[in-house]
Amino acid sequence: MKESAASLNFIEHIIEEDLANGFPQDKLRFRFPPEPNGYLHIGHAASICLNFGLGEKYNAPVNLRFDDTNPAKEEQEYVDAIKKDIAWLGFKWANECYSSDYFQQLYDWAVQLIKEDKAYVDQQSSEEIAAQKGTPTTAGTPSPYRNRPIAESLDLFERMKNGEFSAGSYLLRAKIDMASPNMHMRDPILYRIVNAAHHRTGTDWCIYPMYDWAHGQSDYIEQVSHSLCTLEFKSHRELYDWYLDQINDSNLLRPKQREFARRNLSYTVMSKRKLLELVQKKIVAGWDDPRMPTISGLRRRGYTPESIRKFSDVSGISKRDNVTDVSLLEYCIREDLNKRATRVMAVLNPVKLVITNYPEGNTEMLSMENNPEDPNSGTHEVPFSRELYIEREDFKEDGGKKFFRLSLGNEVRLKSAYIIKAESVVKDKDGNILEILCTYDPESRSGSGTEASMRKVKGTLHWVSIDHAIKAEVREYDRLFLDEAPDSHEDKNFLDFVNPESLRVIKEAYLEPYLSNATLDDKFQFQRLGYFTLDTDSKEGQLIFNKTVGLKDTWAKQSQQATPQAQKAAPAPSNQGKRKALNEIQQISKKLTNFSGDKLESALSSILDLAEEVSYEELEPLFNTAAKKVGTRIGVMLSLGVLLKKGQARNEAINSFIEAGLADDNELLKREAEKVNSL
RNA sequence: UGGUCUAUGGUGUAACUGGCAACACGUCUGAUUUUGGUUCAGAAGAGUCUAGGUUCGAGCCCUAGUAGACCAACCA
Repeated sequence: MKESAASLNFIEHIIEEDLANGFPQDKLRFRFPPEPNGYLHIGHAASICLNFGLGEKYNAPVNLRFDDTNPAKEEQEYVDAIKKDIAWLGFKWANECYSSDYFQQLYDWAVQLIKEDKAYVDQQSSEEIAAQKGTPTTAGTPSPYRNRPIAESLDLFERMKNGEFSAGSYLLRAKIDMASPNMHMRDPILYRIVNAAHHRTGTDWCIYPMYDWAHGQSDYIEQVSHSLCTLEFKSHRELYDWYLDQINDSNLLRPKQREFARRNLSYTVMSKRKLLELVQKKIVAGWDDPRMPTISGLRRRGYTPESIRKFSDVSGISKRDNVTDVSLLEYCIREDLNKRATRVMAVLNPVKLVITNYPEGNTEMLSMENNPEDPNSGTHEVPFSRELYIEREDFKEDGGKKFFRLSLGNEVRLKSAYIIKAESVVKDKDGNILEILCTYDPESRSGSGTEASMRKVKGTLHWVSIDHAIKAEVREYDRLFLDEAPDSHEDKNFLDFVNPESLRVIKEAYLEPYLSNATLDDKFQFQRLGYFTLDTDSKEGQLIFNKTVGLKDTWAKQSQQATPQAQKAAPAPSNQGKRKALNEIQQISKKLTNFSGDKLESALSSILDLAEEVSYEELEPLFNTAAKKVGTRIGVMLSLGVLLKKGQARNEAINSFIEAGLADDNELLKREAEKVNSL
């Protein structure tokens, strides 16, 4: 359900407008039309949520239609995976349809087109046809077979269908306009001969319709009212409409195609071809590798359907190119898992801790809340004893004031257990810490209600009893690519940006015994570490956990900032490299007054660099920049300085521009004007 | 170099038929906290790509630029 106050996206505006113009709401019908040649990914989720969301919003049916017109690439495996993913996301389709269901109807319509002299059989090679097609800037030339007699085309087309010809020898083309500025209108192909078994129709057919011929007609057959697709199909719309014109019965509903931008996610790729390449080159373990942006990968990683729907909802729909920050996706899954994940303890990088005043051989069972966010979630028991593991990072001999964890002489609480104090450490001869010796306060047990148990201490650590711990493998994931948009570089292949450390396997992590009963459906929070879920590779007695996402970690951020190595992101060269220098200077300049420190310095120096490519003639008009546009004036001042240094002579215009700068209230502008004035 | 589309804080989207540029993420403070999580309170951050025009008034309309995307598969 959509919240009523929510603003509408442009597709919803179109539908509202259609409704306002008298389109009956009960005629609204949508469809999601995947090609079964790969797995669904988070980008498809946008389209799925759009179409099925519209269906829910307007109480309209939504078909799942497999666009299966290319037997060479399509497989039943993909059909099954796609259905599973959509169902998992929680959507119900009205009908399960296949373009292949309409092959006979499509064939009949094609025959009709030939009879009306709107289609003809061609018999040239693909090279010849491509050459005749022309280019976007030059018109094409007609095929020599364009005016083949109708009867001949009819005969040939039937023989194509009957399997008399080899693949590639003949095709059926629409007769439209070889000079159209729209390449898709230059006699597009309707049918080609393909000798491959189809996953549903087997070898019944040896001619197969092209996308354009199949898609719009399928929409029409199913009486889809709004056919939504991604932007790259925009230029197909003219052909979509032309085909519909040829067969349209005015008593029936005529579908309309509308296009929206596909959704991209930072630090990953979102094309089936590239995803397939990652699978085939074994860079990932499969389509459902938890690092993949596929629905199945995200599911295996521990994402919930709710989180993905939320992400789609909050990302919106529009017509501009976009790269959505993966942090938005992570926010959505954290928000969901925080409410539902069972809190447990696990130590991934252990160091031994001995409580010297705790009785040897003693074990007590402590109670731990399953989820503090949910009062009805209950508790479970966790064993405590004299020898424990804690995280190595949770101890420092001398932690300093801002270190809230365990250090020598300081107290800290063991979550749901006792308050302990570190007394000494045992090291090997290289200085590595072997064990931490502590004492505990027997009065301080969690929930005991004693005064000692209420004491405030600086930090709380998670832990696990060595004797009772179970071992498991834990897999931690990092982004698959090191670049924000790995496939946006003309000069580099996306594979160049693969992150070599995207998978980190911890062979032996220590978990509280409660986890031995974990199932694939369970969601856990390993306290203070993140959200984890069982991986499908797990076997009896060999648990494997995937880290879905870490907790927000402000401490990690702080300690990273403290270390000077901070590899400050150099201003991304991005895809604006070809922008004219002056234009870029204007872009940077306007933000100047908002910058300070490093950012300001780096902006100023990029302006100086860019100014090397600017001529005086280009720059002079900008002397008239409005007084309030201080940033731009600073940028112009800087550029002027560069020109003067290169020998540009001072003139009236220059002098008055500098004068104005000197007299300005803005410190930075004044300063730069002074510098330039003294050149 | 032809056609089509797009341009709003760092990111993603809003802003109804022209009327104070809003929301979320992210960032930064502070409070609470037996998770450096959550929650709560707050802050910073936008000359709405540029230059003109119409208008009492333009993110929105017009003109001209600029930048980016898409289009020349017997793929979808």
